[in-house]
Amino acid sequence: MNISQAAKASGLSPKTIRYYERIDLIGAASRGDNGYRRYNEHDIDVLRFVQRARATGFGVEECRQLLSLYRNPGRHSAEVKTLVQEKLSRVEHQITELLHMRDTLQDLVARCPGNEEAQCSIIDSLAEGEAH
Amino acid sequence: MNISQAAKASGLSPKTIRYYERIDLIGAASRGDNGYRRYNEHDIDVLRFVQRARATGFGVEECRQLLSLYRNPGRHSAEVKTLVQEKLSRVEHQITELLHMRDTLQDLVARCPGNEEAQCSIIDSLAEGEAH
DNA sequence: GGTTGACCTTCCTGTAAGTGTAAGGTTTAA
DNA sequence: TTAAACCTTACACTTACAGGAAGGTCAACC
Repeated sequence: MNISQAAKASGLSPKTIRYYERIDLIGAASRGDNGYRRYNEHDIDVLRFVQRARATGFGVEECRQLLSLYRNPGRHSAEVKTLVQEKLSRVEHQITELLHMRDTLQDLVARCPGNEEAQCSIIDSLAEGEAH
Repeated sequence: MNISQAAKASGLSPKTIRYYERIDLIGAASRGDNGYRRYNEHDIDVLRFVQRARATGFGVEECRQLLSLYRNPGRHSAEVKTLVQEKLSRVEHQITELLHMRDTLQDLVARCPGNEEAQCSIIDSLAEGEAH
């Protein structure tokens, strides 16, 4: 299996796979006589694992830890759970911030006439800090 | 007023102010005989405008547009409103994605025993894609 | 045999929005 | 005079890749 086949099978792009190899997130693929990377079913499993973890929101360094646990038969599920709970906290914090931003933006939109006049409460708010 | 005073007055860091000058988001500050940047009240107004816009979630390029409207007495408030509405849409989209991520993470956490055993439904989900 | 197009390789650059650090000049106060 | 606290520029680093250049390889078709 060449890299573009592996890409299709895993949902990653060839560029991304090479990148993951370069930063040692995944092991170096074996090579054919022509120097092309070759992937087997196990390689695809690893690529898919990473693809799913990334899609779930984990960063590359978090994927590194998850992969390490994935490969370690002596892991404790508690370690994995902690990792995911921490990620969950960060996501919840981010949601809170974005909800606050949304409220502010909605407020700005509601108060702006949206016509041909120059007078604009959005500009006024940003200029004078009366928004909150 | 030197740069660190301007920083305190605007809520930005000196580094950030120099950065904004370098990318031409704000005009180049005037300089004293010693080469130090000098800021007056109007400069502070502009810095504060940018600080508030960034804090409200606008990107630097969006700030550039907002500043341009801020400086233009012939603006139409409709242009400003459109800009903010587009930003609002992007924020709402981002919230939706994060809420989805949160659900997935919550699901993973709920199903993992979190004990000393190696068996872990989180790892299983990422490995086999049964999460959704 | 030649050629075209689709692969593959490595390497370099760029992204967003700054932060950190180095190396050096200036000002202020003790 | 000397130390602390400023200021200056410039370069490197961050995330997670994507784009593109320059060149090698492979499969099919005429």
